[in-house]
Amino acid sequence: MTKGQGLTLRQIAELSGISKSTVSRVLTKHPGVSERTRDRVEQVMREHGFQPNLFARGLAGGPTGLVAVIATEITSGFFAEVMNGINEVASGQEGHLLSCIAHNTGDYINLWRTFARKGRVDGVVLLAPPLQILEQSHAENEIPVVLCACRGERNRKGWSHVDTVTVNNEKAMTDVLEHLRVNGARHILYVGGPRDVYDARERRTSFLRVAREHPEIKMEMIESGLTRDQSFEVLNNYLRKAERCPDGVIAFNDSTAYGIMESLKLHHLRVPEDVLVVGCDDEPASAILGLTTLHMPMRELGRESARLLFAQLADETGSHKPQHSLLELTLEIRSSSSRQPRTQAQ
Amino acid sequence: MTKGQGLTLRQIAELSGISKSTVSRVLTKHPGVSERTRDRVEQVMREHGFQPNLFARGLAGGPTGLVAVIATEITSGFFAEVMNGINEVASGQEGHLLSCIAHNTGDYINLWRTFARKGRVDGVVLLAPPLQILEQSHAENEIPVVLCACRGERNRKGWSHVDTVTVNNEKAMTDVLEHLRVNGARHILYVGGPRDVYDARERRTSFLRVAREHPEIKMEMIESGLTRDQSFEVLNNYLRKAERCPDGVIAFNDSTAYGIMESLKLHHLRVPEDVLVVGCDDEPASAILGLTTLHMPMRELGRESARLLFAQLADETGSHKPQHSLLELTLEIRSSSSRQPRTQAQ
DNA sequence: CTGAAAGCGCTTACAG
DNA sequence: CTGAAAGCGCTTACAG
Repeated sequence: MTKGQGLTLRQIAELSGISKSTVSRVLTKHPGVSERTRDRVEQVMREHGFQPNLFARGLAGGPTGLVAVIATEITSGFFAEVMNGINEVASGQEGHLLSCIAHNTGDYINLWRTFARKGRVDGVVLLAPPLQILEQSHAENEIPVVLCACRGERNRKGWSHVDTVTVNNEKAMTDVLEHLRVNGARHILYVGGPRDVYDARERRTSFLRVAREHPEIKMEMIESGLTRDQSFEVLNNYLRKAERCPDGVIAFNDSTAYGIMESLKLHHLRVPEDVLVVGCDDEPASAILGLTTLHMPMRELGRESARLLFAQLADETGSHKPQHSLLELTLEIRSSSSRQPRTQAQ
Repeated sequence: MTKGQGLTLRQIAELSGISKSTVSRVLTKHPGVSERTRDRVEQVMREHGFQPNLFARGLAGGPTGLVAVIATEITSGFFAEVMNGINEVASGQEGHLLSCIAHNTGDYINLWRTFARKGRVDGVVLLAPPLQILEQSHAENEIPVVLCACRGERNRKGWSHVDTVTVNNEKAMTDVLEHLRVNGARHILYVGGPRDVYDARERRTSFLRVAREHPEIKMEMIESGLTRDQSFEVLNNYLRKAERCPDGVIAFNDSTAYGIMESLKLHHLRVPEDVLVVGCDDEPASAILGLTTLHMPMRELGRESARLLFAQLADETGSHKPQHSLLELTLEIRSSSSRQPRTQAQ
């Protein structure tokens, strides 16, 4: 049996009586190798379970199959699902994820800088990066990148040239408001997310636009952090001071919707009788809780990001035209927003 | 400005008028370097934001800071939180996670074999591996490993020598049963998890042991998959055939508890009036749903695994004595298991 | 305390 | 189609 490291390409070469160069060629699926040679070498590799050394390969300039995913840990459900999606397509390409979880914005940017250079990973997906990254760093073109759940519009620091996968916040917000309006809401409160989050900024803009189109509805907006506790606090504050309660509340995500529902309960406001509530993400708990929400295609965000990344990797020409995938959010209507009279007292 | 790759150790050497060897020594924090030299080199490195090439370092035999985490994607909440925990301590050591998500048991074992060899990563944590791994592969000692949420008792194929981080299933199951007993349950059904999951096997054993100690209580056990849908089906089947309904149900995890609650509802059984329900994991949704459950210290499982791993890495002596950390599950009592009369009709 | 040299295991022009 | 050689950027004995 082999001791330690497992065998090397050199040993495979000796075993099959062929040069290292040629073995390397079959390994990298280089076309110019005779079928006989290829078969023999592959046979030997299989027999011995040869696995090329990742580091040697990376150092020599070959692909390593390593994809860095840089994330913030704010919403672990989102994070995990997107990772699963990326992994799904990466593992089909013999790739592995190098996951980096940033603890804050500065950290995020450092991680990006670390991996932005060649010779570290094959490519990187920036998962819901803080918007500051678009201002404070360049989209150095050394390595394939895709922005997931974020997009830089203006051509600033090269970011407009990178592939993006985003979600149609505009349409989503329009759908939600229409749904609430149809269900009788005339005073809608939007509890938005932090300003440095792309989706939050987009939805904020959409909300304001729709508000202008519907002067008959009172539209208000406040801001909250991303967690249940934060939205609970924010809404408590709001309700304490509010003269009139809203009859519809839109949360930035499901977690904050839960906090909002708690706060409403505390203030003796019933959902949906007094207030309609809508969240976003469609976390597993939401179906159980009957929360109307926008279904976020997390896994597909991951898959699509990986697809775009591998497309860049496969593109020999180097003439990369930026791709922008836009995925839809679909409204899942449940009991928290439907005013139909209940059949049982429950 | 530097083009492309960023600068190399060689350039740092030239810039500071010192040999590559010495620069490498300050990089690896080798003790035998004069303070003057060290300061100068560090200064230059900082000025230029030097980042050593991971691949070169790995190839040359130095540490890369890469920790492979091999997981199954069964429960993404668990997965994500443990990863966060591992990352927390790894990032403190300038480490990064290489996350591998296995799609099935064979896949899991392959991934393990891939990373078990030196020259790939500094260490690996096997996150809740299928038990088959203990039978079907060796704990090749080439590289530091820790088993998280799994443990091999008997000295089989070297697995009993590896560090483990597990949870006290024995005590947890005892606590739960005692809680149910005190609250009046006299017919308890345990809906256990799959046999190839370590925690499931442990809890099964504990349940059977406690059952023997309490002949006055009827104890039954059935098996289910890990998801809400699966437990829903399994319980529906059970209830369809059952002569008498249990007055207490223990689920393997919270997801399956949700499925169980749905099934009970379908059969017009009220929780907690007719049936007490207890889950395990304490997922975020459970607090909202009022599900009594065992709090699983996911993040701490990750942290502790990483701690043990880095302790092995730091251990120069090579005389590794296996460490076994046992974390406690704590019972969070909520409305799904308390028979106190409700104050309001709600 | 410091430097010159060998080597880690690959890939990739460059010749044949 | 195949091989000999150089080189990727580090680390680590081995001398001084």
